[in-house]
Amino acid sequence: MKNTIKKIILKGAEKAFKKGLLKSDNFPEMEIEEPKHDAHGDFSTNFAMVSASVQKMAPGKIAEAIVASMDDFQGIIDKTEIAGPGFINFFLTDDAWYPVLEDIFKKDFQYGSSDSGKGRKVQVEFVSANPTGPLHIGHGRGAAIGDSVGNILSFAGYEVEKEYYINDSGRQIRTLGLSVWLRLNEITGKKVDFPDDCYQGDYIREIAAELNELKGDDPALQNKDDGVLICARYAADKILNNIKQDLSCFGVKFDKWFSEQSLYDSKKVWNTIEDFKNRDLIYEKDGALWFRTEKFGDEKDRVVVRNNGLTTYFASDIAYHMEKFERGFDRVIDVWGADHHGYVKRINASIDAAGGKSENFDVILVQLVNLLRGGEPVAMSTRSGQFVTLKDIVDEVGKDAARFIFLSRSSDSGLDFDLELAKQQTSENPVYYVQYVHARITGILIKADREGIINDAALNWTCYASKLKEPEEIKLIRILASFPEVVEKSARDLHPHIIFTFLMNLASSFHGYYNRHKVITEDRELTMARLCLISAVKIVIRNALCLLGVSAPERM
RNA sequence: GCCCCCGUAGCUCAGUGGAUAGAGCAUUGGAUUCCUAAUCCAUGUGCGCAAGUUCGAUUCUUGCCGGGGGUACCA
Repeated sequence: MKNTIKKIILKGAEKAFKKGLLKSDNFPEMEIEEPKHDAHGDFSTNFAMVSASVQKMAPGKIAEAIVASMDDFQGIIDKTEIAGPGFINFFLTDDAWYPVLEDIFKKDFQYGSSDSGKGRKVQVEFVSANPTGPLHIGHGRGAAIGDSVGNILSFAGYEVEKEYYINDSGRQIRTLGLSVWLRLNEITGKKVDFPDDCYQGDYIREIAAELNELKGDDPALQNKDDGVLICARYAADKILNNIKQDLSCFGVKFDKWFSEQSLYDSKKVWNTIEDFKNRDLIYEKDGALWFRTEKFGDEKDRVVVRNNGLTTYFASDIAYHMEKFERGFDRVIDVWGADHHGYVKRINASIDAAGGKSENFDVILVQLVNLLRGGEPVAMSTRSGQFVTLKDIVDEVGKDAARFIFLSRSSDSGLDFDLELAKQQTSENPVYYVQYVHARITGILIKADREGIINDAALNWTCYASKLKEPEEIKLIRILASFPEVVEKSARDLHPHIIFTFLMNLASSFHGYYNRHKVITEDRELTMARLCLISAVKIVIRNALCLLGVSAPERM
């Protein structure tokens, strides 16, 4: 709709120029916006204001010239007004809106999608938690955001791959092995001194007990070096499987699980280091190898190989991000906790150093989640192993409520997650508010079907659309019409919460309409028209919820 | 010290280079013989402070104040 308005304005401007009403045919980029107030029409443009300097005319005069030259070639404009400092306001006829419904039915599951991504390949990497313990609430937010951003980009015409990077190499895995091995020794009656920097959680004991059952008599376990290795491999596998399962219960499915260790096995890490050394991007100082990230905009150079010969996490990260682009992705998106923000510059640096373009790399930094119960903070400590896991949360409040709350706010903002509130089946809980729309509509459609109102004519619903005259009905169609633009904006900004806001707005308008007007009435044609309208609402609610990974129930 | 995020209604948060800044919750009062009341309707003196850019700033820039997070040869 916006594009149509834009075309009308531009054609009007060209015509005005030819007629000599405008001095220039240089037309700057304009905004078409939906004014906040109905009195300002369905759409308005700032074209006259942004053109003032090139036309060297007062905005009001420009607006007059354009309005006088505009052709409403599709017959959708009821009237136009020039207002305020030079806005041109467009008031559309009701007829302009009805075709939206037909469009929705025609596209159905595809309504709202676009090809603006032009099939470009984009990878979204998220969660990527170390397999050293269960996922917690912060991972949940990252998972919901990453998954949803992937869905939205895919809907916006990108070819999306969702990936989980498994940190299955390095010190933390060894620490995991040591933790399990020590607990194992505890079980077999040995006296052990359990260090503070080992993983404290009960799940370590459980894994140790399992391992004891399975191969407690394996002599290799007696030897510390071999034992830790065996424990590490067993525990990491076990924990990773649990993570996979928890994510699956959370409705998150990855296309690829990428192993950090594989970057070492394939020599990718060392080859990259060698290559960078040859190009003087890596140098030696104090017995360590340093990457010249400062040359690429970082505050200081960073160590990739420590003086003890061990690589840092950053070393494999360089190789990993090179690998991503080598796999043919046009665009790479990482979802990180905001506490890792300091890493952005050095990854950008490594991508540029490797000959890539960091402008094709985006990081979504997700702020922290405060877990509350009834308004009171829930005490959590990873160190002591006392924390609420993602699984606990999904078990308690359900996948839909959890995801919807995670996606309710901008990732730039901290998020309060109240377990009691998320569980409540009341209006305080936004997920039910939106899902209820879908269930309500389904209920009406079932009733209409039972009463024989919907029959063969169903295919021709839209032919009664012009019966929709109530302001609430036009408003609903306007909201439905904006969905494709909402998806585009959400995809462009990588902001899934825009979909959330859209859903709340649509749900609110629907509930208001429902309470004011009966869908099934004595007037058969009006009934058909309204069934048509609510069916369209149902499609859009379902499509939008789907982008967030939240189900659209038929009944509640 | 430096870096990132935030500061909008009593609370939790949306939003925007433009014309009268919104929603939910909370408060108070109302609505159901009728398609699900998990709903609706009514009820509001708010953009942290200051300067700058602009025809126009809550939005962009800078400084300050306040809150959170980061700032390792950890991940």
